[in-house]
Amino acid sequence: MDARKYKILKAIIDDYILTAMPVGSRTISKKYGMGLSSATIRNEMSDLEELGYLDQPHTSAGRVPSWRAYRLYVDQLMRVASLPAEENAKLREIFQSSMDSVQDVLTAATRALSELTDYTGVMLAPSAGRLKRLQLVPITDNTALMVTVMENGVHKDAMIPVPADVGPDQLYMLSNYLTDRLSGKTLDQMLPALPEILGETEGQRALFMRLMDTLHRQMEPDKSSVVVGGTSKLLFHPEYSDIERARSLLSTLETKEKLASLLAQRAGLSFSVTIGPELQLPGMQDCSLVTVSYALGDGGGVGTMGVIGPTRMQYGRVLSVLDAMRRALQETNNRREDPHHEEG
Amino acid sequence: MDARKYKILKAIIDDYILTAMPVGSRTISKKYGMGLSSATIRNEMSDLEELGYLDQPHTSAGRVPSWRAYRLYVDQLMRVASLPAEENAKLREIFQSSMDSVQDVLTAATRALSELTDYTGVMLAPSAGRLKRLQLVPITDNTALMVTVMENGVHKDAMIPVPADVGPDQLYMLSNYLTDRLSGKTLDQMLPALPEILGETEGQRALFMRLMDTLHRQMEPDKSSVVVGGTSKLLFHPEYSDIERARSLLSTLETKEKLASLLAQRAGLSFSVTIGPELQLPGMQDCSLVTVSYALGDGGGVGTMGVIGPTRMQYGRVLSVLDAMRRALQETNNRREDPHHEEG
DNA sequence: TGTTAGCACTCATCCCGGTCGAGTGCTAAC
DNA sequence: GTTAGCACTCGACCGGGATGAGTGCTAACA
Repeated sequence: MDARKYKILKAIIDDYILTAMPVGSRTISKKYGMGLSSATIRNEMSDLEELGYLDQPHTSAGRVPSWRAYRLYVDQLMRVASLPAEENAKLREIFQSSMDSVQDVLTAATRALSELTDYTGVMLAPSAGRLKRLQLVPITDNTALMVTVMENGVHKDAMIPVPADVGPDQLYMLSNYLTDRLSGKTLDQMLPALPEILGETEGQRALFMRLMDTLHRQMEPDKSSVVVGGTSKLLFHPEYSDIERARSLLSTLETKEKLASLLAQRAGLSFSVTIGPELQLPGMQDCSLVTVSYALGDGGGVGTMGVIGPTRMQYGRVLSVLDAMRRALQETNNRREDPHHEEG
Repeated sequence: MDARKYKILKAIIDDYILTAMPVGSRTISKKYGMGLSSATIRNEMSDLEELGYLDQPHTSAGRVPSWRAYRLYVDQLMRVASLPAEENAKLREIFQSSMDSVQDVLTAATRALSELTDYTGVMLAPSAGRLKRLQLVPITDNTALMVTVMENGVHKDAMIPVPADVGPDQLYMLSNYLTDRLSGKTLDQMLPALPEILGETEGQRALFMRLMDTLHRQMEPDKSSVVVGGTSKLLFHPEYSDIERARSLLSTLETKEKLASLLAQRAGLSFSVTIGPELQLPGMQDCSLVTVSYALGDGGGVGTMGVIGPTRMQYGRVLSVLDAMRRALQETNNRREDPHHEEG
């Protein structure tokens, strides 16, 4: 593989990403010149095919990059420009509207990712990290709302039954007690901190068990911490004019469990690009997933967000959008946490 | 329109719903017999077309029901059987798993609707109704979580900034004060109950304004109170093998605002069926929406849920599924509110 | 030895004309 | 009012020829 081969391969990939049509030697020779005739390009392309970087749909079609080619492209050939200022501004505008919760921020962000890239945006909420506060809000005589707030700003609610012999005051005391004992701790650190089961009556012990069970569930990443936006954008790309493919992909995106584990696997990686077969998911052989890590402001934990699209993806652009979004989320949340800032 | 015409029209619609193919006179004569020859059926079909109940894609194809025909079908011709016991049991199983909040119930329900009907399920959360409780949970020195619980069991959170001169105790007192003054009131009744803006310092007044603003937003139905499930199911129906149609429909379903208003319009109606052009939405000319009202248990408010599919929809089955779901939600939530019940 | 022009070959796509068959509308007879 | 018969329509399917993009190979050239 000499420099010229790389150059030709890059030209082929660039062209294919743009047009979605198999690329012929003549196209490369004319559009991406470098003073070589189509015959020479043909020889090189033949070599590249032998090396596994190009596929030929049939004899008299042009060539199509293989997933290996994209891998090489992402690792070595492409260059990532930073997002144009204009678009960057557009991105930041999205976060100007009032956001009441982390969930709102994630929803807005996925939508923006898909708008800016024309692919599908996905976000995994920041890992729960440490508990900040646990509060039981009495609702009726026999129900209470359990509000769990994590250090990263994520919060979850659960409606739980309360035995008759536990009143509002006791719920309040229990909230404070549990917050004292558990705040600042991760899920793993909690069990040792609470060796005994609290409660004198059967009902109280049941309540306590229920609380711990619910807390456990809330602090683990689950499907509710995955947000998907813009799945219909995928239907606009020619690879999904085949209904069969569209069906199977959209079904996969709808059951969020698989997405959750995909994103969780990539948690903490500054960025990652996974191409087609590398995903090892039956319904997504011709998809790529590009992810980056993000944080909502300085304090909290780290989440993972990404873009899903066809392997023929504008990797450079997607990466620059994701990078811009990462910055926006960082800053937005710092602003959210500053009470002196006036929001629009 | 004599009885025989009705009978023939019903047969045509039944057959078309089943096969998605234009129905010919011979088919009706043989499959749905009634001892008439195809020639007679042809004459009747010709009349039905003149009356506006049938369309002809082209001369030598069979006939296809018009939206008027579906309207007549739904209003007079079809009969709704109750859901087979087996499927009813399957439906109820879904609610056996632990549900921490109304949101979880809605998500599970839409998924079940779409699984049982093979169309898309939509739910609008019960209208906020009256406020039950408002609680401010201090999180950091300058943020608090505002937890709003409505009488129907719906609850929402918002992270809000807190001025430096308001401490946890004051937040607690403020929560109790506001709950005292506002609980049991609808959004409309609140403003008269709070003529003056509370607070001595600038910050306190800002906090108060912010609380009222957020409360307002939380109690109004918005896009977050719409849940959609199983959009990819639609791709399995032949009317959406045309990518263009699929695109425009899925895009519409993704922006939940339109759905929210559609469902809100039908709030309180025991059931409703809206067919194609009656929806008056550009992207949904060939869709139908079937809705019913539901309540989560006895106490709370009333929500609206529905199924969206092609006009060629199994209306009877959809209505029976919705009816079964309505019952299931009623009962499930009664159980949830009973603390003595052991959940699976 | 690398590059290029030339040429035969492949193969998907498009278009064309013919056939087939499902379905209609009309008419005349029952 | 019903039905058999028949001519007619029109989409779907099929096979073949033309078109053109693109390749692989070979021989000549620098």
